[in-house]
Amino acid sequence: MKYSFKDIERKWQRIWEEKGVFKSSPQKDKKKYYVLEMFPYPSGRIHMGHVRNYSIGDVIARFKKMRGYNVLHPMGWDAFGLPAENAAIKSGVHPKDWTLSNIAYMKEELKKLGLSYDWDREIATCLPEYYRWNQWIFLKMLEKGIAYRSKASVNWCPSCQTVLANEQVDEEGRCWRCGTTVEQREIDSWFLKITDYAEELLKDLELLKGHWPEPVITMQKNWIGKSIGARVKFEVPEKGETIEVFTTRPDTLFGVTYIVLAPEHPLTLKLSAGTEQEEAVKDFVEKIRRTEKRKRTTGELEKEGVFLGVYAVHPLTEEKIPVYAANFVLMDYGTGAVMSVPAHDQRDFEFAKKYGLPIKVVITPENEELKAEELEKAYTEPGILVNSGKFSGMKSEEAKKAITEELERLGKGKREVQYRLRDWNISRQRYWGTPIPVIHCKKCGIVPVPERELPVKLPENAPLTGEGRSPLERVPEFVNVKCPKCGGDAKRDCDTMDTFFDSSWYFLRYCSPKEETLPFKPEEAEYWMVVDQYIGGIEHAVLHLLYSRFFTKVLRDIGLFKADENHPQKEFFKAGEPFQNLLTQGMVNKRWVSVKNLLKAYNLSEESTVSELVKALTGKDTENGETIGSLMKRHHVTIGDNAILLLKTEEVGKFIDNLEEFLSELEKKYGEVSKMSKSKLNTVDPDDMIERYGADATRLYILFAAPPEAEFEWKTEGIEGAYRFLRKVFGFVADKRGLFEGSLKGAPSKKGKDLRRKVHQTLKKVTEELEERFKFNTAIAAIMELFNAMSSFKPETEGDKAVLKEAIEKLIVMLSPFTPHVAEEMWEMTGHYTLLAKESWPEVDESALKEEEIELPVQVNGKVRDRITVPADADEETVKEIALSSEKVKKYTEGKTIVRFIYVKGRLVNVVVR
RNA sequence: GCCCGGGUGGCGGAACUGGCAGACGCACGGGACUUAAAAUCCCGGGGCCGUAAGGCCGUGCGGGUUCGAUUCCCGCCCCGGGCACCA
Repeated sequence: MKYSFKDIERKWQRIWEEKGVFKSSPQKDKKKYYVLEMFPYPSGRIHMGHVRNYSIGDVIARFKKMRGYNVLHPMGWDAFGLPAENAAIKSGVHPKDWTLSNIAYMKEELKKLGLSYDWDREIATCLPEYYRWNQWIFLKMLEKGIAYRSKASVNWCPSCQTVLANEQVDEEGRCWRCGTTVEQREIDSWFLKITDYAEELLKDLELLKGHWPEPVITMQKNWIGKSIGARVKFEVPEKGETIEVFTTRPDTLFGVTYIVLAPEHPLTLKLSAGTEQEEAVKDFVEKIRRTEKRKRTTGELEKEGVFLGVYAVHPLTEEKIPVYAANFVLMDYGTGAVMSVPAHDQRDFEFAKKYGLPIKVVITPENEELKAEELEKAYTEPGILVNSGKFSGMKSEEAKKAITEELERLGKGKREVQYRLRDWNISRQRYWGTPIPVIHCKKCGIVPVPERELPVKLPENAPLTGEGRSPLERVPEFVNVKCPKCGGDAKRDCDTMDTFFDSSWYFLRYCSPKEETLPFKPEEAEYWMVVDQYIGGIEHAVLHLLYSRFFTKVLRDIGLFKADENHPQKEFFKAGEPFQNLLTQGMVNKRWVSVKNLLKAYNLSEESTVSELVKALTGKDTENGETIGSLMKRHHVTIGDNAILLLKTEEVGKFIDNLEEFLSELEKKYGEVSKMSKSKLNTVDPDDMIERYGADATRLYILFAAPPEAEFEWKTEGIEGAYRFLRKVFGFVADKRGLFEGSLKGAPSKKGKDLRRKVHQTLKKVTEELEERFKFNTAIAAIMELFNAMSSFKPETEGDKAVLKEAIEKLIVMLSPFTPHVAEEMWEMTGHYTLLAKESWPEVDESALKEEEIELPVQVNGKVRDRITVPADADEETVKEIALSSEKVKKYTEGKTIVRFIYVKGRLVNVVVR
């Protein structure tokens, strides 16, 4: 019988849909299970990362359903965002049309994968039915003081007169559209006070331990970055100003030899005004302003600073200390100013060496003396204080406290806790996002849009040109409104929200997607939440997951839901934690070659000619004097793009005979492995795979290739194996259909018993893998192993046939979460009238697992020398007797003394001789 | 520079708590079937030495702990990802 996957897959997708198998509703008497995969951005087509993510989720959802849970498994669209707007700028299509047609297309693709979603709960964040609740939540936050207005620094293109996202700024810090060097600019923005929740977000990570991957917890912890230290005041008497610094090492206070301010610090220009350094400082600040943020913060830039021409006074010694400004001090961390202790901080040390500033040792290791002039690097360990007045002789830890107390007593400082975490800027100068529901009135200031007027709808006719501050500003009927308070002329806020806002609570909306009076129905959220299993890419380890945790806590505090004392996830509920368990799936990578690497490999540059390139690649002669750089420019190829783009151009491609083969050779030689992404053109289209091998085989392969959390490199050959396996199983089951016709009686033979043991061992393993470890690759391997045993099994008795029949039945059930369509088909083929998707997962028969005899390796001094067969329940004495009587073992023990005999029950034997 | 991962056959990976290294699959080689090819089925396989039995070596490199180390400890090398120089 032929494995016609197309017919099979279409058939069962239709039946599941017709029978509403995956519809969900709260059932108070049933245990619930909420499994959720991160919703996709509707970029146009699904990619392998999606297939992997959603296959993992589907296996879990189907398995839990078979385990008797009331499963919620929804899907939707993270539908606002920059690409829609970019598409509009490039080709004039409206973001709404672009997005909605992408959604329609991708939904079909997802359906073809046979995923068990309850599509009745589908949401799209770009629809007013959804985003009105963003606005509603924003207004609540405004009321509670969580949303506030402040200045933010943004990438500004002076030529397009527009704000750029980080990804719209290229590696050299230039605008993606016009190539102008990007500047930093301060604009008014809306912020959310996530820092108010810093302590709670940090503390509740404890609750997530054991449920979330450890690296994610670590990353969030580092991101929040709590540190305890002191705020210290340094006065600048000649200017009548005070510089406040934050330090984690108050114990090194006596070693301060200079102070450094961030260039943006308000005192930087103020202090230098009127000194001989005034001009130099102005130039420096201007230069930094023109430097891209990313460069400044990833250590790519050399440490650079300028003297401000003034001195501060040390709070305890009253020494005069020079004040500098430098590029490595950030305005938005701490106070924007640092006290520098070059002897005990490596960065300060380097800066002091560069600018010839004094170095003063104030901490020494025990029993050792450090000399400033001999130091080659900073001594950053704790130690004993020296040269520190009355604090000399104290240990670092003790001194931190004592010095802080002294400062407090003198009114020159105080103990302080700082977080690295900064408030969340949600204003975006974009069109395709949620309008921020406030009105700016000259008389009344900032006035919230009244709740009954929500949603503030996006106007459809905003001009999208990529220029100008915000597209909404150019729609007069949107901008000009009457102030809700005084009725006078006023203007709407023309920014839209960061799309992370949309995705920070969508999992709550799924609980009651059609609710019209609130973001969600409290009683439904109280039934379905907390998400039992969340699955998504590791790249969201910090931002999305942290913001969602923050939102759930805020919504709890607003009173939108409360914990039921009987809820099984009560603890998580009370803490306002949205996701109990998290699985971070690894990326799907593929090998590719960048233009940069290609040119390097052939010793060419952008100035080389096209004929030189062709010559290098193929040995053929042509006459084309155009430079590679100019060719690239004409074809919109950049140095970081995939070399395919360059090789496929008409000027080059026609000289390469077998382009496909040529490219794969090139990848082998010069390729690098990285995440599949559109910009690198190293993608494999899931549609092609489904078309050629079917959804079942595609799912099976992607789950089999590697454990879910590991990255893996996509190899197209691998899927053939998965396809072959399914075809074999299908053929085998079709062949053995007869077994299901009558009843079979009698006892199985020894071989029959062995097979039955294998069946239940496999069932046990697969159940455990699906229940706890999520190691789908080994679960699938175990199923394949079982199938290998089944296909070589020759029944000798009727009892044996009964065993084989049971084996087939269990095999089909075990396959069903992974390859649901072919499993349903085989289930039907073997005479079942139920839907497998609604069947229960079978129980392991423990009695079938018992083995009478086991094989043990026998080691002599740790090396395997023989294998022995012993009764499964044999005690150590019996095992020892059998082991030592083995001829092969004797060979190695003869004439030697047995000093130790180790028997690890059921595992191995080790004889130690001397 | 800092943080987080990772390094096991030709390849993807397995080995769960310190206990048989290489399960399962891919690719490959040999054979069967076929006029032939494809498909399918059977067999083989870490390296070195050996006709074989068997022996030695082997989980990035160098040490250590242990009866026993892919797993634990110390030092180093390489690859991938992230980053906000965090005072």
